[in-house]
Amino acid sequence: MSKFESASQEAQVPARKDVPMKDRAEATRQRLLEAAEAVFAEFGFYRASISELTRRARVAQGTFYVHFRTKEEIFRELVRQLSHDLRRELQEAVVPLVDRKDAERVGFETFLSFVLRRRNLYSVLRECESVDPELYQWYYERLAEGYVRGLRQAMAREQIRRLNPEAIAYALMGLFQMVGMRWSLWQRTMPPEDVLESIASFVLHGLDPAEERPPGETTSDATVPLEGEG
Amino acid sequence: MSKFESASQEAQVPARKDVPMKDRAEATRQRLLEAAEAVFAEFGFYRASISELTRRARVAQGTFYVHFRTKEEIFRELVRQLSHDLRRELQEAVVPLVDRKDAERVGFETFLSFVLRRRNLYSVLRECESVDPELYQWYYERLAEGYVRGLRQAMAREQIRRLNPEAIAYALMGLFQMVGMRWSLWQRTMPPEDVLESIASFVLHGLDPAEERPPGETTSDATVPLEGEG
Amino acid sequence: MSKFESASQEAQVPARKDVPMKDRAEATRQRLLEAAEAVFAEFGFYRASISELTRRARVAQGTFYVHFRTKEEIFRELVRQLSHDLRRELQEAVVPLVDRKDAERVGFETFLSFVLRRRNLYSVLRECESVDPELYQWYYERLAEGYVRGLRQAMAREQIRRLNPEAIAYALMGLFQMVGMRWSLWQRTMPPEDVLESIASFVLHGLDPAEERPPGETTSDATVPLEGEG
Amino acid sequence: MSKFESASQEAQVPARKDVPMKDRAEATRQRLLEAAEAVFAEFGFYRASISELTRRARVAQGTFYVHFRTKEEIFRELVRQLSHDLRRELQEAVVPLVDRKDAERVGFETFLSFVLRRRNLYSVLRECESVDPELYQWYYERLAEGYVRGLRQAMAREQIRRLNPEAIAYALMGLFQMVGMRWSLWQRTMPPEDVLESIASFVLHGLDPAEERPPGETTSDATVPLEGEG
DNA sequence: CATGAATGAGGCTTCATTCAT
DNA sequence: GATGAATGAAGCCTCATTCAT
Repeated sequence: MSKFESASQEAQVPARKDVPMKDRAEATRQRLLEAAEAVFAEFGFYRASISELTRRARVAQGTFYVHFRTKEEIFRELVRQLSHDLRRELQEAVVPLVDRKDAERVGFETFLSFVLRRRNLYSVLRECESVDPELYQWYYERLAEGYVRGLRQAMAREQIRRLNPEAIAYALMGLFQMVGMRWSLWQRTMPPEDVLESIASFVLHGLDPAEERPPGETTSDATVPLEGEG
Repeated sequence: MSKFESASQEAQVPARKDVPMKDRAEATRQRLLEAAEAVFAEFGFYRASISELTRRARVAQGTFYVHFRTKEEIFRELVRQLSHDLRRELQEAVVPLVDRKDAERVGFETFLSFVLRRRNLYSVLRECESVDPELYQWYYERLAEGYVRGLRQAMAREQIRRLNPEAIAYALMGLFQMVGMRWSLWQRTMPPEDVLESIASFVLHGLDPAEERPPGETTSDATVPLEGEG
Repeated sequence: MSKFESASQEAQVPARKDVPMKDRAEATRQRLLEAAEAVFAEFGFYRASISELTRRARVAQGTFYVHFRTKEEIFRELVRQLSHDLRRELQEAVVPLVDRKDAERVGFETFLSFVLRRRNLYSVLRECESVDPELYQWYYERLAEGYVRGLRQAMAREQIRRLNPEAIAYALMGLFQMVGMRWSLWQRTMPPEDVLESIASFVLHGLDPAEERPPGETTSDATVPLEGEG
Repeated sequence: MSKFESASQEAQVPARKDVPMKDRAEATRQRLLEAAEAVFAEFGFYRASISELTRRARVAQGTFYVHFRTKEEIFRELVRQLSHDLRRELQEAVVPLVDRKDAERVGFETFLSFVLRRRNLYSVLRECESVDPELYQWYYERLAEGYVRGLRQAMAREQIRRLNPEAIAYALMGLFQMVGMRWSLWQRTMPPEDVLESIASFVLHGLDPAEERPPGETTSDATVPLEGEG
């Protein structure tokens, strides 16, 4: 994990003096990252070739290796970028809110819209499990961390029920991710209003502290059909 | 889609002594499938090589092509097998149950235990999105279909609230899948009791028809923190 | 060292049954070895390319890797072959001889003729120091071993003076090797008769037990010019 | 050959403060040569890269081409340097001596100590055969020239026997070079005293004019074992 | 059916060298 | 003179697939 923590978005270029060449290099690097985003999304990591990538970035093949050591490295860079950007968008959207309903909707929709707007980048993440499982795990653990923090706070304030926060964090991440896949990725639209409503309602009721009742009654009369779930 | 429907139900468990002539062939085919499961899980589809696969199956490389046309084909076969086996296990476990709480727990736990017991096969599915997105989508659509059917029924019987069933189906699939990843795949254990409890509680309350209240009040006092979700 | 000892000249091919295919494989392998000998000699190890090598062997590039794992591996195989062949020729030529003068001349000339006849293979050895220094060392250590054995015997029989046998072994190997380079490799001929005579005379006197005299006199009147020697 | 003659004697040891303008350039050039010596010795010519070389010299890659036209060129420069330095050391050590025994020992040991002290530079020479065979041959021919001159003199003075001087020159160069490899290069020490003694004794007797006897008797009773020699 | 040698396209990467600053 | 980004040719090697036995 620690190996990813350190390496963030700063320019890798040494740049002894602030020569203009640094700018040129940085621009090339950016072009490569953008091309990679597109090419990985279109072909997948393994079927994507460096030569296709550099063709799109309009640089020579060798130039790639001036900026990245391997195909894996630029891939990881993209995943980190995604992780960073998504988290920032979510925080900026959610943190100012105090009303629970708003926060939820906004956070959820921010995520969905992110997936939609940045389809390509988000696709890269999805393949990460196969390309670099450790990084993939790191991504979710970091996300879960923040989530857990938020949930604990809300539990302390009795805004939501006391449940295992990690369990709930993963549950919600999974939930949102699958909905994002179904509509933002597959269908390339935001989910229809009633879908958003249903999800929000499901989540809010699932967490609502008012729902607390004697355990005996909790599950007495409903049956959740579970024919197939994973 | 049709391309998967057709081939999906061949005899996976051949009679060892039925047809003396076809016997050896079928055994070889099985050995290849088992080797493929292990090799794909260990290396991933792209890094796995036919030669490694046949080495494990203890057959010559050429033998592979007697039984499968391409590397993709055996991969698809495995995904279909998974789809089939998982669905069967779930049905056998859940269908007899009438109590809602039991059904839920059992279904959820059946899934988790499936992932745990058949780690390798399940890993294959996870890579399917990158190898054959169409098949991946088909897998989830089929799963969702059954799920939706069950949800509709439960709604009709007023065992759960009336929500968009497809939305809920995907939400729950995502939820379970992520929990399965977190504990069954990463940690290689069943989730601890309190995690199972929290998830079950969250889901049941999320669906409980008793929770219905005037929309105005629903979300008045709690804030779900959404710093990062997916 | 030990890593080379074990791997000798046997066919690497597994060959469960003695199918004719084994022969075909062995023939291909031989063609590759022969091509390698020529190509390495012509271009040197580093400038030689697998594609040139396979072109000469009239097989596809990929075929190379059916028989050898890397470029280094086929190179090592050639060095081992050289080591083996040369040692055999020397033994067959020298062992039957009892007369010292004959043995010397014959051994020396056998070596020179070997270099001449198998120029290509011998060139491969010369590059070995740069390609695989360990193997190169092994080659000389093995050669020296045999040499030392012979020298000890001769000393025991008082056919030659008692000197450090390892020192003399390396001295003689160096001597012969340099002469081989000068005439057999550079000039592509056997050295002229008087060169052979001079070397033989030098070596025989250098070793002759009759030369033993009081140390004081040994070096009293001659000066060996040493302006440059390595 | 002529292509090496011309460039061989530039000022290798520039005055650090003589010409203020050229100073920096010459210093950079030196740094490159020193780095090259280390890098070629460590990796060998082919595996050494200009980028590694400039990294060690702490200059930019492009700087290399300000001072040398190609990778081969700096390599050749090093060989010439070696040739020059070694010859100088030998002359300085040997020329003042008159006693034959002293001269021999001193020359031989000077060479061995040179190899030991300047391991890296000497390693460069050893690879020269593969990198630039013509230069390699030139190196030995020059060395042999001087050697032959010295031998002729000694023969004229009847300090040593009349033998083909070129043959003896190459014989002795080979002898010394192999001993240098065995001890100075491989073992990184000077050879033990008895090894030096044995070699010296062998060489002196080999050349000693006192040994002259009727040809019939010369080799009548000793057998030099020659099992393996190159 | 089974075998395993042969194929050849294609990928990643290295690296000497150039050139604008 | 020094810099370092850019170049593109070339190499090694992998691997899915074919085919003669």
